[in-house]
Amino acid sequence: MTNDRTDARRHRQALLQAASAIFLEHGITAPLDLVVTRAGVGRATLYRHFPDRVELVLALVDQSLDALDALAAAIPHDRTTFRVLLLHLADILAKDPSLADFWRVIPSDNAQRICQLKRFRLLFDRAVGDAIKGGMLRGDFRSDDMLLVGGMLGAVAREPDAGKRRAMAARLVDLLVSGLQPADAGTSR
Amino acid sequence: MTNDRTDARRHRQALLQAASAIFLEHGITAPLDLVVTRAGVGRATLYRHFPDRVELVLALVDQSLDALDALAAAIPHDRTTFRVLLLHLADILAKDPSLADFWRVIPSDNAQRICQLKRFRLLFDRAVGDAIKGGMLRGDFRSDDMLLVGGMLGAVAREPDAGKRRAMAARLVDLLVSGLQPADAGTSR
DNA sequence: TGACATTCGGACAAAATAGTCCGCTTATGG
DNA sequence: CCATAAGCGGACTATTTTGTCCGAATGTCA
Repeated sequence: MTNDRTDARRHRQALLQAASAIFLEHGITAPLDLVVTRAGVGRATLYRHFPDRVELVLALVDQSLDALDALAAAIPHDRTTFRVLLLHLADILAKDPSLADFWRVIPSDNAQRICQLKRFRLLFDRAVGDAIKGGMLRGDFRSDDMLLVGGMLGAVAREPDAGKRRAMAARLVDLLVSGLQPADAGTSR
Repeated sequence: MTNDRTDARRHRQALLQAASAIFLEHGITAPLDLVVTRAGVGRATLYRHFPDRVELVLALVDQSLDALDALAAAIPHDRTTFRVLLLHLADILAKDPSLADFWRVIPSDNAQRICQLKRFRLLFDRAVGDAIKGGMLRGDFRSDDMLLVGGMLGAVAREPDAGKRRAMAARLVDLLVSGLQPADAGTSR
């Protein structure tokens, strides 16, 4: 009957949030006990919602992808979309490092992992094309590069302080978009 | 007397190399058993050379910094030094991901860690100054940014195949130096 | 070559982590 | 407000990982 009790959903959310914070601090292989403690629930509750670490991480990644999806749907769809998405990707990575490290925990032949990777690429594919056509992105940028860029932006995950992480994310995107070369040798900036 | 047996040194080197490979695949918190097995030595041998994981990682980082130092000393010292160093940093990170992840394992108040961070910044400080003066690097690049850039380049560490990793490293440096903006909006390239 | 110290490596003990079970609690629908 | 079923959490066991010890093996120096 009641297949979806409110407290269950609340606990599930608390676990995801706790996992995010713990993984941020201790890495994605941190003991799940820490997650349980932080979430303030019993051990069995974690294992009931997520049978193992893989499921937990997949759920976290899914959450991040959902956030990106929602954002992509909400913003206007033009040649600047790519940069906005990039900024928010950095932001999401700053909130939850799982997206940057999940490959360490999830077997590469895992069906859901493969699906999520496709989602990620698809999410940026259109924006990349538009940005190139609009002259906002170098023409030799390939779809695969997006994985590299995502990995690079994952570097923000190491900063535990949320505020500083925001600043780092912005700086990273700036360095990445504008490049390391001087402004006067390049475009407006 | 014989404070430095050849086999001891050989085993120490084998352990470092094995640790590098294992950490690359399983992350820097991988079970040390894997390292022992891969190195083909007994468990006690590992613990004799490196009392705990922290010591092992510190040794790996030291090795990487030594490599960078040696390189910086070997190449001519001009305005292009920075880019060359960057390429080799990516290369070194591709060989040994510990440099990018060590902060997860080593307490932030660890004396040697602090020393190594200073070494890293100092290593690039002069090259950064020269590159800016030489017009090869944006003027607002700060010493702190080097840590961000190092973190970004650490993204190459996820690729297990050495050949592909090389290619990734080159691509990353290219994306980073030239930026994501189109070439015709920027400098020569 | 032989004596000696140092290192080696498997076996052992201790701690941490993972995963399961079951009696109790609590939200939900009537 | 009650009956019921789903969810909860702490206790328990199994497995993994860590760290130590000591007899055996081996490199080094005389």
